[in-house]
Amino acid sequence: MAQGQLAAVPEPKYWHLRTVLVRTIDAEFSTGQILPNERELASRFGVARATLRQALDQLELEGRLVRRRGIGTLIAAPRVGVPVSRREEGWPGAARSQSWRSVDCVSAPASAQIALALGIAPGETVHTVRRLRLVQGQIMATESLHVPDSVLPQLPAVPHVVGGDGEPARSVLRRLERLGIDGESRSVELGVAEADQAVLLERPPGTPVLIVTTQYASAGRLVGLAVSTYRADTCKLTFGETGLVEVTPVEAQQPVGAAS
Amino acid sequence: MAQGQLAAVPEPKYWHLRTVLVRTIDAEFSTGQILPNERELASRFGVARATLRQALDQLELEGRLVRRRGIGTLIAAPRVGVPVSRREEGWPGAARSQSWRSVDCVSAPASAQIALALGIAPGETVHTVRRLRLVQGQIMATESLHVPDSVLPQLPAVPHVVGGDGEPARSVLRRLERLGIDGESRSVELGVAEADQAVLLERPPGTPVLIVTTQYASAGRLVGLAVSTYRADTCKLTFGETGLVEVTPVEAQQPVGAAS
DNA sequence: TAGTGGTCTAGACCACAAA
DNA sequence: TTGTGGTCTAGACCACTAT
Repeated sequence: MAQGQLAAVPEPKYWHLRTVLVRTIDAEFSTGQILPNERELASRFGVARATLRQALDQLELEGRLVRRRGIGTLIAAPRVGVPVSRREEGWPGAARSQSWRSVDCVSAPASAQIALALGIAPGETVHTVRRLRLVQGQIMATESLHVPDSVLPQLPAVPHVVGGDGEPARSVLRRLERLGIDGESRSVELGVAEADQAVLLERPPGTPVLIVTTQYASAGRLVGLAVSTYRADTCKLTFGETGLVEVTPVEAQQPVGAAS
Repeated sequence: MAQGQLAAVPEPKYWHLRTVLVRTIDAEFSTGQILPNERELASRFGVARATLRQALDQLELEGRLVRRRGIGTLIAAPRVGVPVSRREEGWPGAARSQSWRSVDCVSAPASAQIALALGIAPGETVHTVRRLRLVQGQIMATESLHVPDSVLPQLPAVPHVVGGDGEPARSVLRRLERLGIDGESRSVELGVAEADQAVLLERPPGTPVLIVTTQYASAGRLVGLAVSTYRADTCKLTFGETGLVEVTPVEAQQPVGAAS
């Protein structure tokens, strides 16, 4: 690993540093390897530690690095492609949904925002199922599924436990599925994990996440709202609308750059 | 705007600061308003400017703030919902594609990555159309569409100008459309704008973007690869698979939080 | 105990926009 | 010219992990 001399360019040092590091990483490091520590790197490039960290921050945001306190800075594995679609991921009642882990299930009056997004009156009872999505054994996302009580007419008196083992949650999911979902509308945006999500994701607060908001419809009316937060560092959301040619082992480094 | 006393909590100062600022912003500020300057805010909260900036960084990543050098820090407008789907956005030949602006169109040997993703041999000629996506007059995304030469058999000798006025680009798009696209496969991930994209987006390098990679298929084979980078600060990508109930004027603040 | 990344400080200077 | 955010520094201390 060479030591750069950081040319006197008009671009910020940290950005130039990032570029140098990208090249170095691609050329001399591979997944799982540990970079020299920050103080070492900083002195090697002749910059303050804070400046070096600014460059590392960028690379971490891009999912190229993982930093572990007490350990070091490692080269991250390529992002995992996570299918986002009711069919592919084995939603509610589906069989292979072993990649979901129920967290809890509560019934409460809808908050203003939830009510708005569900098209119901604020304060109306809403059942909320929280669960985690696992991919390759790793926690990749949290999800809160909100279903108005009015949609599940005869929800049996299932104990709406907090921290339950998942049985009540599955009950809600199963009933929702039975309605026959015939429409989904999604949105994806960038966000940061608040305290709740951060704990579930086992990440520090402020971790960047991809927020996926899904509206489920049945017979032309909204029956559910799911808000999922995916770890932005390790996830690549995939929306396979059709069984398309699978030629994409592009697990190289860059997400297939711009025009060459 | 109150001045916080920053309780001695076990959480980082900058994170607590962020929380305080979120509350303050929601309560006392509205879109377009300017926050007190950083030095002022820092002293008001009794922290170093760097710490305050760390909190502002978070809020900017969330799309709640916009910082303009020489001006100040403003409350950002709610994110714009941007439909991502061939039909809805009026792709290639469509009429209402006035929201696209051609940048240039070049033909060159495919890079290794592009070739891989397109399932062709590296070095094979690929036509690349670059264009910008405008929403409400604002540049929201850049797109590079790569089409193998072998897919467009008799591409007339259109001048593949760099910085052209868009005519050659439209030609490629039209021909591609004529093939009959019958499949799309997408992925979304977080990235940062490199130099090229940054210039086109009129943003500084390192700007967070949502990278949308789309594979287009026709008659079972890949005919195109589009790599779009959307401004993560101002965009909310929407994937409306069906004409679903449009009840979402949830342009409040939070992207519809977790369980209440 | 030693080594790592995470947080925080106080200050300096620069680039940019407006008056 | 003034005020703003953007960059950079040198140093301190903390929290965590391994040994």
